Amino acid sequence: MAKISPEKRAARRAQILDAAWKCFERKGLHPTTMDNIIEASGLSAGAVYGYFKNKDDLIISALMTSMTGVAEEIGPLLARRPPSPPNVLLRELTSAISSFTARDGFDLKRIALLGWSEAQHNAPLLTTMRPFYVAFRDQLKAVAMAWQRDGVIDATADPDDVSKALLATTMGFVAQSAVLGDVEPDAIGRGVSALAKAGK
Amino acid sequence: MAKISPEKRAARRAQILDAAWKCFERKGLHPTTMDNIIEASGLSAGAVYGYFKNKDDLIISALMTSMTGVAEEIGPLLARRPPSPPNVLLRELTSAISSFTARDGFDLKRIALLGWSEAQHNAPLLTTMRPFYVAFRDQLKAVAMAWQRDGVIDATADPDDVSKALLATTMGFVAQSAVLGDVEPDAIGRGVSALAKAGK
Amino acid sequence: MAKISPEKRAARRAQILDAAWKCFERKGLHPTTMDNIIEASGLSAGAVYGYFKNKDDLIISALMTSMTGVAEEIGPLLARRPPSPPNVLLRELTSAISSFTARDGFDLKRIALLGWSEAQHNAPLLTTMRPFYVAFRDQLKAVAMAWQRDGVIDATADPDDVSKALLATTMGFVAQSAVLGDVEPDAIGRGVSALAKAGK
Amino acid sequence: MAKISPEKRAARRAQILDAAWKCFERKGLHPTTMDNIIEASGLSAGAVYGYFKNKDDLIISALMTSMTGVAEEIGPLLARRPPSPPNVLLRELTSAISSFTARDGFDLKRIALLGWSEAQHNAPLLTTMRPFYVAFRDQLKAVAMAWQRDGVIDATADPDDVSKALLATTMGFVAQSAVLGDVEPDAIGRGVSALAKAGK
DNA sequence: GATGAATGAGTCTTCATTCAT
DNA sequence: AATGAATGAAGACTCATTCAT
Repeated sequence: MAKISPEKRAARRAQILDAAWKCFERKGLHPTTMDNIIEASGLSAGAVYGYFKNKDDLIISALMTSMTGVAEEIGPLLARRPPSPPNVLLRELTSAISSFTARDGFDLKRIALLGWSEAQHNAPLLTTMRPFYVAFRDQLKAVAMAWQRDGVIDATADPDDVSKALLATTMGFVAQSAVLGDVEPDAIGRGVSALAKAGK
Repeated sequence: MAKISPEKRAARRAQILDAAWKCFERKGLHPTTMDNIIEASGLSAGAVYGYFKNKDDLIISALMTSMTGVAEEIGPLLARRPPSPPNVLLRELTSAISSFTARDGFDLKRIALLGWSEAQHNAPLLTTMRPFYVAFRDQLKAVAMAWQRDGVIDATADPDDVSKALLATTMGFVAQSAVLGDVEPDAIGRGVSALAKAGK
Repeated sequence: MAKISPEKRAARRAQILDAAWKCFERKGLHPTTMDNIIEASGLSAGAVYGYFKNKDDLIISALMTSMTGVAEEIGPLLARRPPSPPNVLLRELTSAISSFTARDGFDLKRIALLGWSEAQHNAPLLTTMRPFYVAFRDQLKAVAMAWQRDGVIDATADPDDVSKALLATTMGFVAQSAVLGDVEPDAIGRGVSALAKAGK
Repeated sequence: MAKISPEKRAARRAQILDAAWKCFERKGLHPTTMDNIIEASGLSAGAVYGYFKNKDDLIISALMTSMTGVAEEIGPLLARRPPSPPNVLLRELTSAISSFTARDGFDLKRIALLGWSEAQHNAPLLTTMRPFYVAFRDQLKAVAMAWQRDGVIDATADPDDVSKALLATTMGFVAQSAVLGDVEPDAIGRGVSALAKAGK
């Protein structure tokens, strides 16, 4: 019955993705049923399957959408030159992640954990997800090199190591918040700061 | 078959838990079926259900067993006084986690991710898991205070913040390794070290 | 398959109920498996569960359907005024029950026993079933009062007692037939008649 | 390990039967599991199976034991000569059934219903149960003939019909009590009495 | 004789996906 | 394009019964 406009189609897709996200956050990836999503989306089963090949497609799409969202939030922070000093940058990153969460009523930190976990056994997801984190780490590496140029951190260190440490701290903030739920973004910055004054 | 000795009973339990662990690591928590575990354990369905009330019990038990394992590995490192300096301690922690993994043929890091993710929607698991991480962080806090006493780190900082930063870095090492798979334990220590020289 | 008309839906429900009834009558309530019913209905498992929440729902529905059937058969007999005299009414009631049975190829008497038995341990069923028998007895009481008005039976008796005796005889006809299988409806009426001439 | 004395053996059997009875009354025949009975009996699985071939054997034995119990209670009432008049006998019978119930803490009426229902699909049980009811009815027939000899009831009636009516009323008392739970034994006698004055 | 751990076929139920309308 | 009823292959779990100790 007639073609649908591309805008309408995109809107429908977003609507379904939104429903999926809500369900996943509430119940987890596998415990969520297609029916849960179908009902939450307000569409019919057939309609949902018209926009997504299958549940796995929906999982990957939902996860990647949220990752793209954070990436957009975080990108500018990492692109700034000169970059904020380490403890400030860390605070900015963790704050951005936290606020992204709050804004849409989803807890991105929980979603992220679902994604990491799922990727362990879902090859297509891992393949899609990896470049995102690689890019994130590459940007952190560029920041590290900028810091070294500016004399902010040890110029003899391997910037790869620095990027790994920073990524670890950021991902760990997410994980720790999700599991313990009491980690204010600032605490991480301050803690690293304290460590940074070591030996003085 | 008459009464079984407590040792035999414990051995059987371990045998099932081992099978479950293997399956979970390979396929994930929910995609693993009870039949998978039953077959892997070499026992019958009834036997497995004689040792574990249901799948959820098995999930929680398997997860907690592995957590207890790491806790035993990590405890001594955190108890040492004076504690190793930050970058060394971080290297020791990440190395311990990595070697624990290698030793038993399971990848603890992947298991940990499954656990964190599952805990988001499994209240009993979260309840059981939390104290473990709280205790871990408490030990890190004690270490931070020892460092402050010894003048190793900024004495004016809040040791809570330091413990959160350290836990984040450690958990993040696990997550990053599981997702990107190329993080040598030493890199984290070195990276933090580089940061630590900031502002000198 | 698009929306189904209410009539079609009702027909499907009846089709399943019919299959269930057949199975229950043949094998009993609990020994009948959902698979038995599913196969007998000619539908798929999912379809059956689309019409009935679970086995218990099916049991209660099947039982109540058959009770409603008898109630419709019996109602007019009890509503007639003046009512047939006791022995005639008893014959009419037992005959109606027997013929209802024969007509549809189910033995209602056996089904009734299954229901009474099940209701002993199935609270929802008992709750649903009771009003039916209460109504039946209330109608019998009204009949008793009509008899008393007409001088057909002892005007000083408690019509409640009469209704209980009549219900007992009717239910007992069902039970005795099911267990011994040789009770013609007329026998009960004649037997009560003989008793009624007592002391003459 | 040594033989057990016949008394002890009989005691054990009774102990198991008692446990089974308790379970059956509480949960129904099929919903009761062997484990329920095993636990209630305080013995081991193996022990129970040493006394009863299987669950069906246990069901039949438990049911027959209770029937034998009522038969002993009721026998003398039916053997008395001259027999009590109809309404009195009915009151005696229903009272005996009710008191038997109360005495042992089991509700015989519910148990009876379970038995009748089960017999519909359990041939061995039906075979065992039938003679009991046939004997009961035969005794009622003898009573009817005594009444006829004594001029208590219509001498031209078929005593078979009378016995069927009496058995129906008695069985119906049991069924009605179990389903509606508010039938005092006396009510039945009084109700039949009222009917008996019809046409005078 | 007694024990109770183990067996494994069988039960109820769910749910991703399809396709006739 | 959209609908939602139907499918049917799993999945988790139970339970009557056995038999090694």
